[in-house]
This record gives sequence, structure tokens and C-alpha cells, in this order.
Amino acid sequence: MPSEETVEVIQRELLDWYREHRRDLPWRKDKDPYRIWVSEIMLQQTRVDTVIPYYERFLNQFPTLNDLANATDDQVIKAWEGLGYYSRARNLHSAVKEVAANYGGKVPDELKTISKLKGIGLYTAGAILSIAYDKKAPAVDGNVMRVFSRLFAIPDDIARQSTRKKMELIAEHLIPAHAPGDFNQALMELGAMICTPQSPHCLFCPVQTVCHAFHEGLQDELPRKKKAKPPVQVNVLFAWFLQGDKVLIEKRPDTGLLAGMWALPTVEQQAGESPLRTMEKFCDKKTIPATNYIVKSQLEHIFSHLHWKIVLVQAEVTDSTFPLPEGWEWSELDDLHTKAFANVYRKALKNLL
DNA sequence: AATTCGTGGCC
DNA sequence: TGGCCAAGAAT
Repeated sequence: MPSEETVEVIQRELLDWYREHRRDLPWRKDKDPYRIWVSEIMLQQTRVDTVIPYYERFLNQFPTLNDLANATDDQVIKAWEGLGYYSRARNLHSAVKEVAANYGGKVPDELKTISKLKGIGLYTAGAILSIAYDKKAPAVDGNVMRVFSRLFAIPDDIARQSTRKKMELIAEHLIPAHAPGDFNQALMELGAMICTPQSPHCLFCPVQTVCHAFHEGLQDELPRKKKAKPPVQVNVLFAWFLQGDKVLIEKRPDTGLLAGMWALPTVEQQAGESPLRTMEKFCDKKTIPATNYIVKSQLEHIFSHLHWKIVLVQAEVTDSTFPLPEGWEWSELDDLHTKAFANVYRKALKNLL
């Protein structure tokens, strides 16, 4: 642990720097716990510039916690369309309804309580408690781990959970009781603007004088991080089942990949199997009366852990009165824009419409 | 502990 | 251009 003297230098320099240089971000206009909460969920694994327009629209559509609690699932997921990690939206909606129903609409201000809400882990709990309620709670995200890794020359792999635990102990030790919210945000802001992953701007760093990595020239070697595995390749088929100006769409299950989003009927295809044969078996299994199969186009989409090689196959449904598979619906072509589709399906639709 | 969850921007 | 990364949580 750093000495008391070092702790004081870090606190003072970081707070002074933050109060001078902090970005004017839309979630920094007030300390409404609900607004802070929404911003923290959106910012998980997502860049500030990407979040800003979503945040503005979302808060415009759901200005208060009760507005969100009273919204439908479809409204919420549509507001999240394109932002990714869609379970965040479902968990947020669920948790907000829980707060409205069981906490009188007031976001809990205790770690033990707020941590029970869906989608709120230790980081998000600490961020909300410190920023909205001025509570001394650690909020260790990727920025903070990178900053600590360099500041104290910690060689541990920041991809490991045990490393985050270590960092949280350090954060507890560093956070000043008089400004926990600003200090936590200062650490993150430093990571975002100065102590960046590549080529950190050490010459402008407010804590350069006490930075272990800088003095040893290790800023480009730290933090250490295990490389992610490459995405697994999977061949999938998107079905474009037309009848007149209607098309079949499928609501994905509320867990797993693209949870709760609308999709084109999707099936994995075996290696070496032709798209038309896959389509034939798919229709047979789902007892879909369709004919005139045509391969329309092919595309690829890379998720974090999956690499989809996609074939788009069109077919004409000959009898629209057949029993629909669970979760399937007919949609007017003109209504597709009102449904929430993940980007991979938006890309496909662009090729088809 | 290691995986699973999206997407877009950057060099 | 493709690998890397971004205010993580759930399982």
C-alpha cells in the first residue's frame, strides 16, 4: 500500500486536475441516482462517444425512474437497439421495476441493497453510491485498473478477477472521504484522457511524480493482460420467408445471444452442407410450407466470441395459415423498422429490402 | 476461473 | 487491414 504522504499527493493532484479538465458529459449535469445508473449501465464496455446519443434519447424517452418502470419491454429494448450487450437493457428494466415496486422509487443507497439489483455488480454499485450519494465505495473499472497498474507498477494480469479484488483494496485505501464521487471519476477520467491504453500522455499526467511505471519507463509494458481467444467461426443461415408484403420474424429467447431481440429465423448449418439443403431441412423441421428457395447474398459478422459466416436464403411461403413456431410472427415489411433488431440483422435486412 | 454476452472506432 | 479495446455482469 502507498504511504500516507503518497496517498495525499494522489488525492490532491487528481482532484485538482479533474476539476479543471473534466469533460462536460450529459450524465454529469446533476447527481440524479437514476440518471447516473442509466449512464453506468450504458457505459459498460462501451465508448463514451457511442453512448452519448443513446443516453440522450433514452433519458428523453424515460426521464424518471417511474417512466422507465412503466415502459414496456419492447419500448426499452427498442431504445437499446444497436448499443449491444442487450441483457443490460433487460436487467436495467427489471431492476428499475423492482426499485419502483419495493423501494418506493428511490434507488438504494447502501452497497448491500443496491448490489442485489439485476445488472449491478461491484463496479456499478460503487459508481452509483459514490457519484450520486457521496459514499466512500470503490468503483474499479478498466480505466482504474490500468491507472493503478502503472501508478504502482503492478504486474498482475488485469484480465483476472483476483486482480480486480486487489485493485479494489487499493481504491478503498485511496478514496478521500470528502470527495469519493469526484475521486472515482477522476481516476476514470485520467485513464480515458491521459493514462490511455496505447501511448499514454505521461508528460501531462498530474500524478507523474509519484508514478512507478513512469520512473521505470514501464508505461508501455503495463498493464499486463492475457490475450482474448479468437472468435469461433460458425456458419449460419438467415431465412427470408416472404408472402406478399409480409415476412416471418423470430423473437430470440430472453437469455443468451441477442436476448429478447427480433431476428430473422436463424439456423446453424453443418459444415459442408449446402445452404439450400439446410433451408430444406429447416422448413421440414418447422413444417413451413415454402418454395422457390434462392440464395440472396452472404455476409459476415464478428461478435466478441463468434464469427458468423451468414447466408441469406429467401423463400416464398405458400400458405400463411400454417401454425407458427414459438416466438415467430408475421411482420409487414413497412413495420420492420419499429421492431428492435440487433445490428447483425439490420445489416442483413439492408441487403434484402 | 473462464466464458459468454455487441458493436464501432482506431491506428 | 485486422487486432485491440471500451465506465462489467452473470454464470
